[in-house]
Amino acid sequence: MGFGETFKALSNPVRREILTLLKGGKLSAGEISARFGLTGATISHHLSVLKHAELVFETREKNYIYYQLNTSVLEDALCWIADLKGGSSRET
Amino acid sequence: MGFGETFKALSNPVRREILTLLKGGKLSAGEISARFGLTGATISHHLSVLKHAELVFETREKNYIYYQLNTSVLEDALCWIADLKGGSSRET
DNA sequence: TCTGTATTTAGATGAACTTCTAAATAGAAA
DNA sequence: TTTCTATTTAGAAGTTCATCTAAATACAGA
Repeated sequence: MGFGETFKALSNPVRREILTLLKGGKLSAGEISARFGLTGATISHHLSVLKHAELVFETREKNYIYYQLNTSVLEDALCWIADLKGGSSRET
Repeated sequence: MGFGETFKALSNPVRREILTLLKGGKLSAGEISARFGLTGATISHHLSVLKHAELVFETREKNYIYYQLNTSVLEDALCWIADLKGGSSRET
């Protein structure tokens, strides 16, 4: 919660790529790991940052944990940026 | 240039507040510093991060340096988030 | 229950970030 | 030119970050 956490989460290229992957639907931690040249522990860390920022949420099925996009926080970030942009002094 | 730089710049609360201040129009480095309980050197550093990320640009007048919002990079960030949000699998 | 697979947690390391003080630079004004 | 003001640069200290290896946990299946 908070824009700091949102933008910090989005500032990392691995995390942005994870989110982009999740556009196509939910994926397990293992399926996500398989797409990167990084250890499972590292991906788990990134997923935890994204989860903390509420940019993704998880659902458990069998012994897999599936992750999916949470768009509501994206909406908030969108509004913050739009407000900053829209309200800029006086454009010609 | 690059979303990493944009979001990293936006992840810091001081920098977000600087940008919000600049919504009201251009301000000199000194005027910006005066609004924070931080040294001029620290604000100068944050302005340099914002400038590098192309979120602000400067214009020099007399011996002042004025900063103002650069909305084009905000537009890019907006599109990236909107795309992530909009394209999310199949909503009902 | 035992074994195997999926994922996270713990702890370490090196890099990057935020802030400070002190010094340097640039330009205005006298 | 000398001095003053505005701002940046340099360097240091403490914090947070990204990544790894190794160990722990959770649960499924035999």
